[in-house]
Amino acid sequence: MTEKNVISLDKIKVACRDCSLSTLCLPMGLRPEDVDRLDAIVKRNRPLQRGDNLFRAGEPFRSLYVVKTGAVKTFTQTNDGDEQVVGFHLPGEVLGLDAIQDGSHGCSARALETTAICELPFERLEDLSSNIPSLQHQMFRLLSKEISHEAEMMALLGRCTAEECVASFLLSLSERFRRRGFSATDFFLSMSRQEIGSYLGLALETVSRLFTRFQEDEILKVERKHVQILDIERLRAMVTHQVHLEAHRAHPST
Amino acid sequence: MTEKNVISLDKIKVACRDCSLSTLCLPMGLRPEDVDRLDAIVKRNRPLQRGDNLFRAGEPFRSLYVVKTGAVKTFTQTNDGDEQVVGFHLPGEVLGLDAIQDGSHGCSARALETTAICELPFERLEDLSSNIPSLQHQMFRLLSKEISHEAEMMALLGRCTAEECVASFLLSLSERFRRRGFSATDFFLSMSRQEIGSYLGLALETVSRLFTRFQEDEILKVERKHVQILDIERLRAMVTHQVHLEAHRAHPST
DNA sequence: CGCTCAATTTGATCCAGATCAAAGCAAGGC
DNA sequence: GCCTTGCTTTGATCTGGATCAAATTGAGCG
Repeated sequence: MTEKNVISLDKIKVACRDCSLSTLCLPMGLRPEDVDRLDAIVKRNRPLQRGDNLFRAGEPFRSLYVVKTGAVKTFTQTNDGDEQVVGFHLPGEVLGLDAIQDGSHGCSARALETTAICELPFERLEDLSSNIPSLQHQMFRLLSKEISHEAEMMALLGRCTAEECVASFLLSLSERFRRRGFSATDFFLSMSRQEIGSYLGLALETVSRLFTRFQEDEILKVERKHVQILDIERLRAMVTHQVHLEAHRAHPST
Repeated sequence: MTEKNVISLDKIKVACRDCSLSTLCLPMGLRPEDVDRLDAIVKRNRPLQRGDNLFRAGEPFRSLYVVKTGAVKTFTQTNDGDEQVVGFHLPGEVLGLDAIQDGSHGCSARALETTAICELPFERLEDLSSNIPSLQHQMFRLLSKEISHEAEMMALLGRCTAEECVASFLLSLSERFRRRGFSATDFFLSMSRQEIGSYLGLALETVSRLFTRFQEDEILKVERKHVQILDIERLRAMVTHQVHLEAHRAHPST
C-alpha cells in the first residue's frame, strides 16, 4: 500500500541476476541472457512464517522450490505417528527433487523460520532446459549433487557413533553457512534438538548431552539455539574417526 | 542387422530396442526412433567377472553405466580401512549418477558375479537429451528416482531395528527381482552377509542371526546364498512396524 | 509480575546389537 | 584324498545410546 511495502517486496522479489545466491543456485554458470530467461519463469510468493507448510506429502508435484532466505525442514510421518526429519534446507538449496519421479511429493516441507521461496514450475523449467544446454547441464549437476549428498549421509549414518553424527552435522551447517557468506563458527540453529535427533537417528537427549559434552571439552559454546564453534579442528578430527587410533597403534612393518 | 553376427556376442550386444530391460531402463517411454538414437551411443564392453571393478573412487567421470545382467556393488573406503557398501545394483539400474556433479566418481563399483554392462558416454547423452525432450524427461526422472530411493533408505536406516532393516532389504530385493521377471520369493543373494551388514549398518553376525531367526519363524528358508521367502506378509508386517502394536492398544474412539 | 507450556538439560536404568571368540562347512588346489 | 581359505553360524559378554523420569530454563501472555 505505501512505499514501504513496495520496498520490502522488492527485497523479496529480487531478480535472479541480482540475487546473492546466484553462484549457489540454478543460475550458476549460465550466461546472463539465459539467467533472464530462467528468471522469467520464477514465481516469488509471499514469505512463509515459521510453521507454514510449503507443500505436504502426497500433494501433486508441480514445481521445484528454492530457499531464498530462512530455513525449511522436510519430513515424513512414520507409521507410528511421529515425524521423521529428512533434511534441512538453507538459502540456495532446492526442494522437491525427489518428487519429479512419481508426480507427487514424498515428504512435507515446513518453514523453520520466516522464509522466502522462489518457485520454479517444473514443466516450464523442463522446456527451458531443452533449449538451454547449460541449464540442462546445471539441472543434471543439481540432481547429481543431491544424490551424492544423500549417499554421504547414508554412509555417515550407517557407520557413525552419536558423537560423529553430531560433529558431522555441525560441520555441515558450518560449511553451508560459510558458503552463504555467514559466519562458519557462530550461528543460530533454527531447528530443535528433537528435529536434529530425528534427522540423525538419535534421541533428543543424546543430542543435548553431546552439545553439553562438546561444551565441556571447549569445542563448542552452546546457549540454546546459539552455537559457537571454538575448535573446528577437533570437530573435524571426530569425523575423520579412528584414523588416528590406527595411526599410532599399527605401524605398518613394510 | 546382418545375420552374420556371432551368436554369443549377440546375446551380450543386444540392441536397446530388443532388450528385455527397456521398460525399466532409460529407453522407457521413448519413441522407437529415439531409442535407436540412444542405442547408437551405447558402448557394450566385454562382461565383468566377479571381483572386477567397473570404476574406482576418484577416477574421472566419463560415462554412466547400466547393469544388463548380473549384479554390482558400489562402496567407499572408510578412513579406518574397511569398505562401506553404498548400494547393490541389479539389471536395469544405473550407476555413476552421483559423479555427474563433480566430475569424478565418489565410490567404486565392483561386480558381484559375471556382469554385462552398457556404457553411456555422458557428454553424448547430454547432447542427445537436449535434442530429445522425452529423453531429458527420462533422465530427470531417473535422477529423481535415485534421490527418493536414497531418502527412503535414510529414513529406514535412521529409525530401524535390525529386524526391520533386514526385512526391508529382503523385500526390496524381492520386489526388484519380481519387476525383472524373476521369482519374488526364491532367489540367490550375490552378496555376502558382510556386505549386507555393511550396507544396512549392521554387524555381519546380526544379519546371520536374523536370517536364522526368520527361518525358525518359518518366514524364510535360507541355505547360504539361496533364499526362499515363505511368508512375505509377515515380512511386510515387520517393516510397517509397531503399527499393529498401536492398533490393538489404542482403539480409536470413532 | 506470576502463570503456563514447551524445550532443554540432567540423572538413572536397561537392552539391542556390537564385539570377541570359536566352531562348522563348502569349495578349490595340490 | 587332505589341506587351506574364506564364509557363515553360534555362543558369551559388553556397551553406547535409548528410554524413562524429573528438574530447569525461558518465552509468551493475561
